[in-house]
Amino acid sequence: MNQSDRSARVRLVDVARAAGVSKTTVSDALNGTGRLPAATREHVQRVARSLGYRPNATARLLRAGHTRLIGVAAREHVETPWVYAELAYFVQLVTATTRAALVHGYGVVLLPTTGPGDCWLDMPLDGVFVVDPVEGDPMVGDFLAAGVPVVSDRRALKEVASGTKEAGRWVDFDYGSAARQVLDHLEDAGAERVAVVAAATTACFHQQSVDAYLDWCAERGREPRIAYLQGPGIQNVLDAVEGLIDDADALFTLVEGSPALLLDTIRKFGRSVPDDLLLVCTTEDPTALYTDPPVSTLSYLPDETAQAAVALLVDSIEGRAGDHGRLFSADFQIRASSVAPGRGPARRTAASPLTPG
Amino acid sequence: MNQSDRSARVRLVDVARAAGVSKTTVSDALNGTGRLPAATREHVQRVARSLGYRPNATARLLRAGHTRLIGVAAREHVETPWVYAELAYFVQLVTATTRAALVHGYGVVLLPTTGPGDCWLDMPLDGVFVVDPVEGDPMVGDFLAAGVPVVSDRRALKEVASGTKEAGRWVDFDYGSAARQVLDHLEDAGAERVAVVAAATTACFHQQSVDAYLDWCAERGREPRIAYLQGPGIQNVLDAVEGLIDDADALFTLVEGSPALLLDTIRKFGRSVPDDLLLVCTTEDPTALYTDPPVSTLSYLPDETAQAAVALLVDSIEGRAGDHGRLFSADFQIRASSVAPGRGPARRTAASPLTPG
DNA sequence: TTGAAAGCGCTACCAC
DNA sequence: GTGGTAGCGCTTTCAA
Repeated sequence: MNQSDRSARVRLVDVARAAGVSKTTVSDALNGTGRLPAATREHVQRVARSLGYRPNATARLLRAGHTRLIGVAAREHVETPWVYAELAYFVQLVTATTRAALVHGYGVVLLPTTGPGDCWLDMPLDGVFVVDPVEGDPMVGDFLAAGVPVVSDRRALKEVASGTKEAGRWVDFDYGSAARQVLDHLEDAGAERVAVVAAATTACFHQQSVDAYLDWCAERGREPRIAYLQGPGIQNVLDAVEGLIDDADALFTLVEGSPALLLDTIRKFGRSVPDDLLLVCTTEDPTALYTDPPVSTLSYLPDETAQAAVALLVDSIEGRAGDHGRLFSADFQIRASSVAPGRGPARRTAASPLTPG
Repeated sequence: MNQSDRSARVRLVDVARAAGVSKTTVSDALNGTGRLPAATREHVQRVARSLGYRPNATARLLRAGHTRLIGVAAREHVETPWVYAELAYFVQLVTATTRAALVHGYGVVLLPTTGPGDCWLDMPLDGVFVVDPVEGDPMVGDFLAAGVPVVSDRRALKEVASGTKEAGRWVDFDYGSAARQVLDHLEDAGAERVAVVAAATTACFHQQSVDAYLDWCAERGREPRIAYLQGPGIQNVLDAVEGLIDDADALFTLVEGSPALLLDTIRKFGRSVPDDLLLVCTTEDPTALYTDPPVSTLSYLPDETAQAAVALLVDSIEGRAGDHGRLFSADFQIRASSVAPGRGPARRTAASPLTPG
């Protein structure tokens, strides 16, 4: 009853009939294949156009054996679907993934992070990029078991029973050393009470970063000062900052928040950056460059990551060998917000040690 | 040669053979259709699982005659693909579209805004939502001609030769009156030299907003003060503000920019909001609420728009009659940034006239 | 040069 | 209850 246009839709065979040729000839004429006289080809093309013929995409995909579609899912906040899209990191990652996929001739499907069981398997995907899987994330296993190539992080791949033929490839960061790099920098800049704002999630990034922080504190016999956000949203971030700020001389945020707004808030509490509070934000928000003072940032390179992920995925899909994975180093940009002015330049160079040159 | 896993992939017929039943029985057992004894059903399911069988999504889609996939394209910056994703408006729109689509059982494909000819027609889509089409946008016409249901804005639909059977449905705003509402408010608040920051694009929103501004100025015999951004990026916005600010007592931005950063920049130029410069931003950035002062915003309701668009699209796809379109009113939230403190409350009520209640 | 026919993998109709 | 078989719309091999 519905799908009323089904009958109205002109098919290959309709064109063939109208042009007085066979389906083969139409297909060849339209796809530039076969060896047809130019006259036939043009005639068929004219008829096809006049009928408004459009090949059915699904049918060609079935025939072709692939869909040229890859899925992308950001899993960090599985329980609150899609709020993560408000975070600049994921937005840039998805954006860059789309751009990279296009270059390789693939389209991108936004995967639901929730839904009935393994509904994601119903989508006609050639491969998937699972970003920030949570602990024991079922999505990675589901796709791998279904024989769909996956790119994700190493932990997620390791968790999956390695019996599957396709092991999955990975894109990863050493989150722990990135965090230590920031913490060391803050210590060098004179901070003694570094506070951290983290999210309550089992995504690799947060777990490893927090672990690194706790270890770092333990090594120094310092008491950790950490606030776990219970959900996304600006108010949560500002509240967390408020709770930590009185007893801290440096703030390292693992969650995204507008740098300009963060500075405003800190100012409102009577503190001043960098004079009596150093600030480093994990963020992709480009406004960090333009604030007063400019804010030091730790970036997890969404563009580079996405490009590598897509390249890896496409290799996997198209049966090329290629690398098993790519390990990246986070990009730490030191700006005025984390350099105490009275103390002169920090002992470490301002250039990121992990990304020399 | 590639697609090496093709042969490895277990198909329905493999399961049937292994279970010693027919394809039909397997299909019925796995899909819960038909009337099979529980024993058979379970046996088949067990065999299927042990073989790691996964139905081929493309094949079921071909059979079903639909793909449960809708495309979404944001066309405002066709020439610079995907930079628009950095804008909160599009991000929220795509996010909300994805969420709404999921509710209706559809997945979302991010459409390339560029690429060889009508490459978008190769994707197996049931329908598309074309956001902010540019003037004479080919994408809308392509899809309509191909018989793919489209939701876009009224202008885009009107531009297409109306000979097609499916006319397309629309979601729209009266951009002109929204702009006038803001301008009138600024005038009421005492502004005499309202400057506008716009983008150089032929998207309906910008064209109509700018036209409304020019008309509004002409009616008052005022000289328009307007800056057209030549591209996205923060620096462009800040430069535009710098160019306008000296000769303005109110600023109305049509392009997105971090409210907090905008305030900082204005402060840097020695101006103060709202004391000697009123500010209204067209933005979805929720930080506008938390700045000091909070910034007045004009919102084009991405969530509501997306929900309506998806509902309209799904109606169209599934052959239901439903509405032809939905006209929305922008949401103007007046906050401290556009209320001159010395002059007392503005003459107009602070509640948005367009969204009473 | 052209066309008939065999599928791609699945679901559903309809006999058995 | 179960299983042939037709067919979704296309491409491609192969025979004419």
